[in-house]
Amino acid sequence: MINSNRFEKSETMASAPINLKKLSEILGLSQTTVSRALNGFPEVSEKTRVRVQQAADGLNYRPSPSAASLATGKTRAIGHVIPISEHRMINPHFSDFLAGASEAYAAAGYDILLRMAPAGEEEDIYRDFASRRRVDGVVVHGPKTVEPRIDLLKSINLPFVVHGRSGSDTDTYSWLDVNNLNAFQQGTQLLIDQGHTRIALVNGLESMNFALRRRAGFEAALEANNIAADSRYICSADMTETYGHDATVAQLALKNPPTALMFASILPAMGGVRALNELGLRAGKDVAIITYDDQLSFLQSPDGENTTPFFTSISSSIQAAGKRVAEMLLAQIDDSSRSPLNELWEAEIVQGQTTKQT
Amino acid sequence: MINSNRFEKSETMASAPINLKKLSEILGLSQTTVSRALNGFPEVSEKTRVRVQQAADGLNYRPSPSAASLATGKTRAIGHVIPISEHRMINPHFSDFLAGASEAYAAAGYDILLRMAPAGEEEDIYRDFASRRRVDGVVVHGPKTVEPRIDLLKSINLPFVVHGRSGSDTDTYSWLDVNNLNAFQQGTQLLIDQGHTRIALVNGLESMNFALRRRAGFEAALEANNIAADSRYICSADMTETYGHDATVAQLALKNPPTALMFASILPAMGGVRALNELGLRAGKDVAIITYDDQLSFLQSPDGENTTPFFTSISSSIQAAGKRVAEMLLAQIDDSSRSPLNELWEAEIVQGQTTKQT
DNA sequence: AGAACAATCCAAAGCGCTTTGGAAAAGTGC
DNA sequence: GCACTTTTCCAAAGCGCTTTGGATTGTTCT
Repeated sequence: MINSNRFEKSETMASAPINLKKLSEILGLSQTTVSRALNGFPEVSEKTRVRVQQAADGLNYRPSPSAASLATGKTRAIGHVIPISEHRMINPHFSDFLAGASEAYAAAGYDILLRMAPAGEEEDIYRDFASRRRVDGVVVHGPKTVEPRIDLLKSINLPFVVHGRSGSDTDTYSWLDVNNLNAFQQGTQLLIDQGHTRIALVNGLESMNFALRRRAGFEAALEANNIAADSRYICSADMTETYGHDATVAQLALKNPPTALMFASILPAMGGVRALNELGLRAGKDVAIITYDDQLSFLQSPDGENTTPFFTSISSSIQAAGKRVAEMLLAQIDDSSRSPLNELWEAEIVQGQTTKQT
Repeated sequence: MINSNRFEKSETMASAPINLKKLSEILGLSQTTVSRALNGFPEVSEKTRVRVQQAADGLNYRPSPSAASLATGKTRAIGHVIPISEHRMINPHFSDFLAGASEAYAAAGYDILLRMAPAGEEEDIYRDFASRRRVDGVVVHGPKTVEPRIDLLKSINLPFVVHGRSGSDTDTYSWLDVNNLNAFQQGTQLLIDQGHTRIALVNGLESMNFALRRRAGFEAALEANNIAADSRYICSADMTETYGHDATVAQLALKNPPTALMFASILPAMGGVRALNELGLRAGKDVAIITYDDQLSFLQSPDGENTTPFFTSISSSIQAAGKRVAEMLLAQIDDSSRSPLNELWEAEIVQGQTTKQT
């Protein structure tokens, strides 16, 4: 039978844009039935479902997202708006977060709609997303200590999940956060246990909620050990390598310089090590270092090795967080009546070479 | 008149999803006229154009992208598919590239549609983009030495611009590239001029086109100075910090270790410096270092300072490249008949502290 | 066998925009 | 004042999908 393979994919033929109508005509079925078959509705018999599916595959039929979106009101896209800090700095953590998230999205057939905007312009973008129905939901990055975005999103009824959290009514919306307070308390305690009393905190921007929580953990540990907090030992800024370097130089130039440094991210920590080396000091011997580690992929060992890592760190995978946040958001979009999901992850302390070996 | 401000934006009222039909009824005009007025067509008088625009603004009317897309076939979205390397490594350069690109997109009212995929799966995604008309164009990241994506995109007729280039028929498609060959030739020459003859190249993955060009420039400089190339001095891998560290350790363990190192990216260069410090060597004194620098925002000095930078580098802004690539792509989408655009940017040599001061 | 019911399938009405092919109104020249 | 061009506006037909409200056929029960 000469037509037996007429449905087979043809690489050579410029794939004529086949649509539902044509497909249903070819099959001798109505558009309704074909649509339902393809979307797995129960009111179509298994026999025809298979037949339809095969024809669709063979003819390389791909439903138009615009048309589907117009008909359903769903876009199958998630908005991520990435803040650009004042110094045109774009936080490298996002790429890893997005890599994790995109895994979950891909599995569910969703796309990422990305916008980058100076911090503060995010609200307009959310409004735009909502009123034009451009996305089905958004994830909120880098919540500030006061965070108008959360109330806004609630009021415009756009599903969202916060990476981090902010405000007091944290049970009224979905979020996933690392237990930053606990992480930095434990990290600080570890340094104290090793005999340090003058400990510096090279923190992130303290307009960020996570930075404030880290500082609180840091100070809680000091207080628990009756060490007076000294504000000269605390600094905060965008987490660049250069900042870590300069902060370290400044710290070690103090009269009573700290003997241990805690970094909010591995990038400034690397800058710190560079500064130490310039000063002829060795990390882990002359000065102890602990850093928070988001397990950025481009700073990892290429093969998950046995060698002890360089930095002693408080560690949690930002890729894993991205994946989970995405899953939470999709779940919420699927069932908008579900109650908010909250997850607080504990970071893990990893022994490295920048603190005393135990 | 009590209704004088009935068009004013009302923050409190849950913005009823107003559409073209309602808007035109309110105005007493046809949908045609309103649509044309809003889109700046000439066949509507200035007077009514203004009237329509004001009403639209006041009522906060936002046209539905799905509907517009269905009607026009244009999506006002650009696809970026970011490759994830074998080791789940996601290249941090992309976030800066995208930041630059998003500037151009925002100005033109375009969005970024982001997908992340294991290298090699990109083609399926492009095919999907094309057949479902999900985006109006794509930018091709990280072209390989043999790059099937370019031919594919040509054949499925999806507008694209390559960041980098590949193949021999480079005038048949649009691309923007840095003159990698020239950059590395000059960088190598600078080291040679400073008396180095044993120079190592810590290159990126040589399946990447740019890495091959850099190696060619490196070897050309050696040859021009009658220095025999020594393959032991060349290594290549994903450009992580750890790789730079380990490669440096390995290089300096050779019988005749190199006296100068060239790095393909600032991340491995940082790893290299860390390794030197461990070995008790000082970058710029005991061992010279030159690195290619994409001017990643999170590695820059927070304020464009006067201080001499740490690394001597061959430098070109990847953010600027992102912006320009986006502009080129938009221009091509606007006028699909225009001939391909090619831009070859020269990198700039920046004196830092890791080579002899001149 | 006829009624009652479930299993399949379909025609047609949207979703909210753009755009074609005119029609009505307004301006022009004689 | 009339024919003619130009300006300004409109009705209606899509774009390609989903979904409502039946219609048709096949099964089962009495």
